[in-house]
Amino acid sequence: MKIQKEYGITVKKGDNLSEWYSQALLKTDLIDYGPSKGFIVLKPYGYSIWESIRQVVDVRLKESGHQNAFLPTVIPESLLRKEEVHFSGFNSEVFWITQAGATSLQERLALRPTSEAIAYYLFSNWVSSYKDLPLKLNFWNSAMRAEIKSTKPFIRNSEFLWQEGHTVHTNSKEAEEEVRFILDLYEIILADYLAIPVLKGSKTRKEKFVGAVVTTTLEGMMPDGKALQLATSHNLGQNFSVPFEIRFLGSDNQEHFAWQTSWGISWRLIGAFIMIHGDDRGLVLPPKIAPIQVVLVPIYKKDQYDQDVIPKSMELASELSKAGIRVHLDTRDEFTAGWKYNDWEKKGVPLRISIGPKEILKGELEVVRRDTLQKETIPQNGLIKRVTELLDLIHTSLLKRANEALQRSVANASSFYQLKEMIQKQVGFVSAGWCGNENCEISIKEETGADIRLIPFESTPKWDSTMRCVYCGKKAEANPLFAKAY
RNA sequence: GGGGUCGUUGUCUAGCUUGGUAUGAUGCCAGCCUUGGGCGCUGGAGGCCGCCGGUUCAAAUCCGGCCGAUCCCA
Repeated sequence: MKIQKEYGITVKKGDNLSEWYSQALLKTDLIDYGPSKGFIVLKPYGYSIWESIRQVVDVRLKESGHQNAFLPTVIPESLLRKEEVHFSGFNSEVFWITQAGATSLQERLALRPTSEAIAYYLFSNWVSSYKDLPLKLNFWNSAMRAEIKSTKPFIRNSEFLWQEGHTVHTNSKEAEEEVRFILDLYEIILADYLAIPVLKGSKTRKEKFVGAVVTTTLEGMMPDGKALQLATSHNLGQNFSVPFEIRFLGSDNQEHFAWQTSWGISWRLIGAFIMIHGDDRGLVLPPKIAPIQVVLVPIYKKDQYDQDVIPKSMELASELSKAGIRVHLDTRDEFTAGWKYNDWEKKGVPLRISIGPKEILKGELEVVRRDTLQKETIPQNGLIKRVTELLDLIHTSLLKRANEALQRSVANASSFYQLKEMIQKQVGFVSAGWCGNENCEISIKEETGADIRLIPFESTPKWDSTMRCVYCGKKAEANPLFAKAY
């Protein structure tokens, strides 16, 4: 047996997370780099993961009354500038089209950094009566924000796939409810399908989406102690409906400006669960979104090839498939069974089943869990039952372990010195009092590298009137979580 | 925003200090062999040494710029 080092991942996840992450993406055929800085290519295996996530989110959004539509990729400059505060937030990251062939354009066109401007320009035409509302649309598309300095696949790219939801309501309360409904929905999907636990809260004025009244967020924690924003849901109030003139005639026969929300999740989620669940051997995919949930590896001698193993494997594969399990039978003849074990482990397939002459004789199967690498022998007639159980078990234990890590990553600081030390030690989130003054927030960021990731909806310890700002010592107005972030 | 490292065949890599057209592995192709934890054997194809320019009789090697990847710091 010869170990081909370069074929597998050559660093331990705990030794060098960044290098491990790059290799985990490239060596498993998830992605490739594009020819331009900051742009990546999703290969079929990577894309099918995105398709799984999209499917799950799509169903839930439709169930809750949202409809899909599609908007142009380019936005005229004048439209993008219509809400100046919003525009200023993206200005430095916008790609501009200035020419069509050899002809200069009269007006520059932006490649959408997000669709608020173009969507709300259209909404102003579509909405005229309270009977047109609520308008609840969702867009599956890509957004472009130039990343000049540093990029990381799925985490920070010049182009990313996402969904952006945009809703219009007759009143503030309904918009507020939508914002919270979506954030809760994201939280449930992250836990139930990706096994990613998160902390939930709102952004500070400095960190919120420019143009939003309130930005709510789901924040995850990566194994290196850096936080990652995984979902946002914004209450836009009337900040856009006024400049874009989204008005409706109410049942009171008066004209009103509408109330709006916008929200999104991106392929960043893929990067998150790869970092959270992966191990030294490679990816560990959450069973519910794994493109292949069970891989069947047949083992045979040449003379038994046609007679026993392959037909039986095909029979089992079809049995699994009929039960709704995504199964792949690896019949590649050029690789040995051992090679295939390593290959599928690297690619993160949750369950592997070996079937050879031995199993056929005894009516058994060897099943191996990807997350724990535990082997067990099961009877062939109990296949579906046990596979279903194991897939559930894997999900539950991935979520449990990730949740324990998240809980461990939250610490309390009662002084600035303590806060700084904890951030240096890469503990993760540090909970501390804050006076609400942006200057303190900026100073803390400058001196520690950490910013306020969120003001949790449910904080521990609970905010109380005796709390002091960890920086200036004045009365604390909130009890936020500080962390370094991606 | 500031600093550093790297780029050689599909992939990984030797060569670079001290200039003379490139090493090995893997993968690929053909054939044989067969598979229980990265099988073995024989033969073959595969290279704008990231790009552009400079120095030189001569550049993968030295110098500059650019492109791309990546890390650290704010």
